[in-house]
Amino acid sequence: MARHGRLITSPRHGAGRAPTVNDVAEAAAVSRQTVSNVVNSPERVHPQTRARVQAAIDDLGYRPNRMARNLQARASRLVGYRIPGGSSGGNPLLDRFLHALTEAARADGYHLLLFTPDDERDEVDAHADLVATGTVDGFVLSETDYGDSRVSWLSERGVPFVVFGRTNIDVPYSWVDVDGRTGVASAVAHLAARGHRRIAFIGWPEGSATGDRRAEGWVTGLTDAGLGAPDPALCVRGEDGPRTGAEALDHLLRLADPPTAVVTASDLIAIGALAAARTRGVEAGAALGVVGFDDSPVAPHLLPPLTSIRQPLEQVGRTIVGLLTARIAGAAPDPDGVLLTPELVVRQSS
Amino acid sequence: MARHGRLITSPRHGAGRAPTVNDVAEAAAVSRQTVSNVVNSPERVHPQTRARVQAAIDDLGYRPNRMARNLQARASRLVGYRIPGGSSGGNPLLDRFLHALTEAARADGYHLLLFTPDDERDEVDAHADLVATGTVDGFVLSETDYGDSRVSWLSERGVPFVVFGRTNIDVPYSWVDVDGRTGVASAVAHLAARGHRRIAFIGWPEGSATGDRRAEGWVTGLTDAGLGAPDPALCVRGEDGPRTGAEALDHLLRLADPPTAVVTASDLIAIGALAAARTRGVEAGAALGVVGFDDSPVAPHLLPPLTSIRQPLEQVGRTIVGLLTARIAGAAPDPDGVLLTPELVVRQSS
DNA sequence: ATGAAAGCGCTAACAC
DNA sequence: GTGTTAGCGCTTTCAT
Repeated sequence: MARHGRLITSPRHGAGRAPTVNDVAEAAAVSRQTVSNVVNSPERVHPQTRARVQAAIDDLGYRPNRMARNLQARASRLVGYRIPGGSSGGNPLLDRFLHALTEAARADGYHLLLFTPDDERDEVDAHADLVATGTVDGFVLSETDYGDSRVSWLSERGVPFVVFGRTNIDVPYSWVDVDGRTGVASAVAHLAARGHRRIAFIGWPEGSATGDRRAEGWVTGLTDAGLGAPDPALCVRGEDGPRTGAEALDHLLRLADPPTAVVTASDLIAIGALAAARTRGVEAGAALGVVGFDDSPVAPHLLPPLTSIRQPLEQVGRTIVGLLTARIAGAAPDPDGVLLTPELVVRQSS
Repeated sequence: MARHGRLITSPRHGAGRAPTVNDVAEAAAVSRQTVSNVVNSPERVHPQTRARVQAAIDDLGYRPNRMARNLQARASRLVGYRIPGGSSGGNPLLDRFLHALTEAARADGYHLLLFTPDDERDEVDAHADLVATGTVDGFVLSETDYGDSRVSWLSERGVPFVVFGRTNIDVPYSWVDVDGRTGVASAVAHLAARGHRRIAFIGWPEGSATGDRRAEGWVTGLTDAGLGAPDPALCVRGEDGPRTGAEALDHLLRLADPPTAVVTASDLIAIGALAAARTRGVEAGAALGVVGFDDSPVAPHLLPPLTSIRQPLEQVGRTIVGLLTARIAGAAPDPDGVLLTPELVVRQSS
């Protein structure tokens, strides 16, 4: 606490002005280079001198100015992240991912810089600007679409970046993704092990890379469990949201040979399915197995608590930052793709 | 597009090295100060010279280096924001708020820098570090609690900051908040106008500033609508989440004189209430009015679509950034509190 | 209207 | 080991 008092203003050293190398050098009666050495390569400095300088540093509350350091290092130690959102409806995964990314970046001495493209300028320009002005050292991208212009542009310019998620783009680049196919397949396996034989899937409309892979997981899972060819009638699709879950489950339960369990492409869909099941007097968990995707914060609080597929976001963050810093450092290994495995969190709904 | 090609590397001017003032000066046969003037105070430069310099700028794709500029200006044009999350469960409002804040900051030439305190060092140290190293010019705080140490520390040091939300702290500071009391009161008024006379409230446990104010709004609203003194039996509380909503509604509907409408402290609670209503065969909207809080992205997709109280986050963001930049600029007016009014978005659930 | 000098705070490179 | 010199890229003075 006492230390804090001197960080910004000190009655002794002039209000408002943060101490610089020069102040420390003067106080310790050494050159400023020696101060710099004490901070950056202490082993090069004589222990006695070092102690004297360190005392001055502590006394003045000196902290090296980041901008001056960065200017000389020609690096900002900042990573740009274009925050999605606005009209897009808000990805429920966002805050967990952002948190994990921020944490991972800090461990490597980086910070995240958030930005949004304004309406007039396009996405690419926003990124270009940040690079040209030296504001960031690289980017983390998410929600890329087929043939994403950011990916090709950054790739051509040799700007370091790593993508969260895979998309078919005919340019090599580094990405980290979570294997949704395996995740759904393991949910199916789990339900099969619980004795379910007719297992349905409620997913998103065809055409999204992420959604299609999750649907594939359903097929894979059924086949692997020896439940034979998947019944197309048990695969229902709709826009993400509880309404799709509710309508789809209503539809499924009205079938001549209804499913006894359902895997969904998102917790939001599962919430709707849970609600529809209650309406029809079907008890989720006992009579009907339900599995969600993403293990959102509400999952444990639903009735019954929802079994869900959890993305290892902390690991995603660390991996992304690791790949990115390697590229920033110039060690540009071949573009790398890393596929991480999600984890099934079993609760009472299955 | 052609322009982009030169921003980073240009075959003509040496790969990898971004053009500097000196490069432009040389190309335009002027001194570098003139280049600087063309960029920052064009009116001071002779039109003819200006045109020549501008041509060189365009040709080389010159963009002033942000760090050099910041070093000299002794400002980073960065605002620190400690991203909540991790174990806290994830605030569903977060991504919308962050987006609004990012957008507002950009409009004023600022960027957001995200950080999280690590486990060893405390919150205050994380902020102190960012300030002492000149990494940020100020902070936006959210989720402050009673007697928040960050608030008092920053306030004492004269570090510019603005808080989203109010908390009782015996230190003057600037904040922006949304009037939850008025929001809930207007929801009650809306339900009363629809003919409801017994209106319940499902909120959070007593003790949170935000939650208590929303509960007060229920009282205010009932009184203002001339519905007499609120019935304590109609105010139920529990941790945020669908489960609380479901259990509370079950309880309320079992009362001898059950409510015909309910206002909740969050959309999450409302989701639970909606589900419980369906289970009991009560049709939300017609037989039971339900109003949520926050107008989260799922609200329009629930069954029935949920009436909810919407926080004007864009305005919150702009106001916060406005106050913050004023403080950063040194124009430190008396600490200012701004209370914004939320808006009731009426859908079929009421 | 333009240029020359100086310096923001720091560190790499080389001297001593 | 330590100090000196130089320079990162930019923007202020202040001359001219």
